[in-house]
Amino acid sequence: MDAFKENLISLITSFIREKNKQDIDREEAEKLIKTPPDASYGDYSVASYYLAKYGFKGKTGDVASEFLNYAQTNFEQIKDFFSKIEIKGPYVNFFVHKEKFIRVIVEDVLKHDNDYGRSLPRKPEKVIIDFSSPNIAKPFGVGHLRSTVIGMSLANIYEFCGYNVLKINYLGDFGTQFGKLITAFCRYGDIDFHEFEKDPIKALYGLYVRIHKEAQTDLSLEEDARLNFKRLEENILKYRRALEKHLENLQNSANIQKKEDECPDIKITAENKSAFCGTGTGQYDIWRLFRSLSIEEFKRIYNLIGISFDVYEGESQSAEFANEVVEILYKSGLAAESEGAIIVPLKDMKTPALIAKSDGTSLYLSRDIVTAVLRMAKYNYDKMIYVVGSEQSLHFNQLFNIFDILRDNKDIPNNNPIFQKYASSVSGRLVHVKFGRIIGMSTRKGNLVFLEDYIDEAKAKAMEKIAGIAKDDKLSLEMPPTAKVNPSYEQKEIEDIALKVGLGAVIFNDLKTRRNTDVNFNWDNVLSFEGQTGPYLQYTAARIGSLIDKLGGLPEKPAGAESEGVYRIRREDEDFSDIYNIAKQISLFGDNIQGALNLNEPSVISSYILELASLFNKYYQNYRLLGRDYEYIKPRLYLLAAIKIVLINALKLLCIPILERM
RNA sequence: GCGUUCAUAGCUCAGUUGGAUAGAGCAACAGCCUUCUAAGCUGUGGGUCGCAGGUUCGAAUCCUGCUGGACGCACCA
Repeated sequence: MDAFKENLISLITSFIREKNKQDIDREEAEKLIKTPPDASYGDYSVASYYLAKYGFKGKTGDVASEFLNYAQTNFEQIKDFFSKIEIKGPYVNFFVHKEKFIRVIVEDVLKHDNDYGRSLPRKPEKVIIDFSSPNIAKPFGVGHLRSTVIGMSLANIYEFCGYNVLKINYLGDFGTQFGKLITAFCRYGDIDFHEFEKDPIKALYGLYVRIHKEAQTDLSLEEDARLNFKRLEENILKYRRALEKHLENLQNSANIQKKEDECPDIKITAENKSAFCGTGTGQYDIWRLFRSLSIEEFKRIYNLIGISFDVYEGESQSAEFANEVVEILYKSGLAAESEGAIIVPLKDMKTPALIAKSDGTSLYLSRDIVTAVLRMAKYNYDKMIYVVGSEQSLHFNQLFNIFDILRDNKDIPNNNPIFQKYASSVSGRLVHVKFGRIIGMSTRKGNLVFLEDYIDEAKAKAMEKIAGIAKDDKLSLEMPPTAKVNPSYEQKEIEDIALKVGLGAVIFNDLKTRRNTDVNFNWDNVLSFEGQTGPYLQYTAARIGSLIDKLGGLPEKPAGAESEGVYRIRREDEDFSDIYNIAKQISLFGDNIQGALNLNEPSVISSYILELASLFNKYYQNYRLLGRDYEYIKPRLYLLAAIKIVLINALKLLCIPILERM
C-alpha cells in the first residue's frame, strides 16, 4: 500500500478514536477509502454515510464537514500528502500531491523490483493446491487446461504472498473406468502396439471411445468392466500396507515417491498379451503400465506449457485405505447400509453420500476422504484448495459435510491412530475453487480437442503473424511482409516466440474472465492476439524493454535523498497527467493481488494488468521520447522500468511467458 | 421435481462486494506507420443491466417471485 493511503488510514482511525472513542482496525478503515469514479472528484474519497457505522449519526453533509475540519486542524501531516481536500455532497474528496505521488510510487517499485506488490501474511500458512488432476483414461483437453492454469496461477499468487504452497497433481488413475479400459485392451485383438508406445494417451483414448460406444449396445461389457475393476482393487489391497507404514515411508524420503512414479519394467506385446489378461496380477500390471506411460506423457506436456508440481499423487494410493475408512464410518454408526451400498446421511442435505458400492469397491468420495486425512497427517495443511469444475460441487459439498460430521464426532470408536488423530481436524480447511464449463469446444473437424493440438494451432497462428502472412486473402493483399513489424529473426527464434505467444493467448484466455462463468468456446477469440489478450500484454512488456534500450538503457538507481530530483516529473510537462494516471494504476497492484488471493480469482489480476498495459500504450502513442533532452528522458526511464516490473510480476503470476521482443 | 449457478452493448466480458454520469475488448464505420515494435493508437455509432415486485437516502449489485440457459441429483470420476 502506498504512503498516501496509509496516511488517510491514520487520519480516519484517529478521527474516529478522538471523536467517538471507538477503535477501528486499519483494515476496516481501509475499506472506507474509495476511488472516485472520475478523477476530477479527487484521488481518494471517504463517504460520510459509511461513518454512520462508527457513531456519526448526523446529516451526511454535517459529518463530512466535521471530518474535513478535523483533517485540516488536527492532522497537520495530511498536508504533506494532499494538496486539496473538498466536500462534494456526502463525499470528502482528497487530492494528492501528484508530483510527489509519482515519485514515491516509482521509487517504491524500483526498490522492491521482483517483490513489488507482495505483502506478507500475519503468519505463514501451509496451503495445498490440488489442481489439473487429469484422468489417465481420458485425453488432456481444454477443460483440464482451465484447472491447470487457474491452479498454477493461484499457487503463484499464494507463494508470492508468502504462503507455504504445495502443488499436488492428483491423477485420476482409478475407478470403474479402468476396468473398462482393461476390458477393452484385452478384448480387442487389433491393437497397434507400436502406436501404443508412441502416443499412449491417444491410444488409450481410442480404446476408451471404442468401448463406450460398444457398451451402449453390448451390456455385458459394463458387467465385465466392473468385474475387472474389482479384481484390480483386490490386487491393490493385496499389496496394501498399514496406514502408518505408508506414511512413514512417504515422510522418510523422496525416493519412495520417486520409486512409485518410475516406469515399471513391464513389456506387453501382441504375443504375451493374453497371458497378462488372463490373471488378476497380469491385469494389475497392465494398469500399472498404462499409468506410468500416461504420467510420462503428462509431464512432457506440463513441461511444454511451463507448469510444475511438487507432488504427483493418484487415487489408487488412497484406494488402499478406502475400505478401512468405510468400515470405521460404518461401525461407528455414521454410515449405514442401503440397497447393499454404504451411505452417509448428511446434515442439511437431502440426499445421502454414497461411499461404497454394493460389490464392496471404493468410490471417488471415499478415496477423497482418505486423501484429505492422509494429507493432513503428512503435511498438516491450514488450507487445501481443490481446483475442480463446478459440476463437481455436490461431490465437494458431500465431502466437506462428512468432515463436519467427523469434527462433531471426534470420539467415534476406531483403532486406526492416523484416522483418530487427523480426521477431525480437516473440517473447515477445505475449499472448492470451482470454475465454469467450456461450452461448444470442438476442433474444426468436430472432435474433442487435445491440449497439444490446441497449443499447436495457436502457435501456427503466431507463426503466420510473425512471417507477415495472413490466412485471409483480403488481409494478405493489404499487408505486405514488412521488416518493421517483424525484425529479421532466426527461424529458431521465430519458433520460440510463436510458441510463447501461442501459450500466452491460450493461458490468458482461461484466466481473463471470472472463474465461475461458463465460457462459450470460440476459436476466433482464443486465436486473437489483439485487444484483451495475452499477446497484447507480452507485446506491451517487450515494447517497453525495447524502448528503454533505444533510450540508452536504465541508469543506475539513485539512492536515498538524491532520488527526489531524479524521479521528478514536473507538473508543467505535457504528459504529466497521463503519467500520474499510470502511477495511480501501478499503486493499485498490491490491492489487486490481495483481491485475487481473497477470492481465489486470478482474473482480478488479469483485469488490472490489462488496464495498466492500455494506459502505457496510450502514453507510448501520444508522447515521443526519443530525441528529447536526457534531463526529460531520465525520470521517464525510471517510470518505464517501473511499468515493466509490474507487468512482468503480473505475467509471472498468470503463468504467461515473457518475451524480450516479438 | 429438487439443488447449485448464471442472465450487463450485435459478440466476449469488467463493474472497487450497496454509492457519484454503467465501462473495456472484438466486430462495424472513419482516421493514424520515410519518426521509440501498427500484436499498437485516435474517433463514431451501439444499453429498459432478462422480467415484475420489495428492502432504503441510494440497487446492475441484497430479498421474493417469474422467464430462460448451464450443471448436478445412489453404486462414473
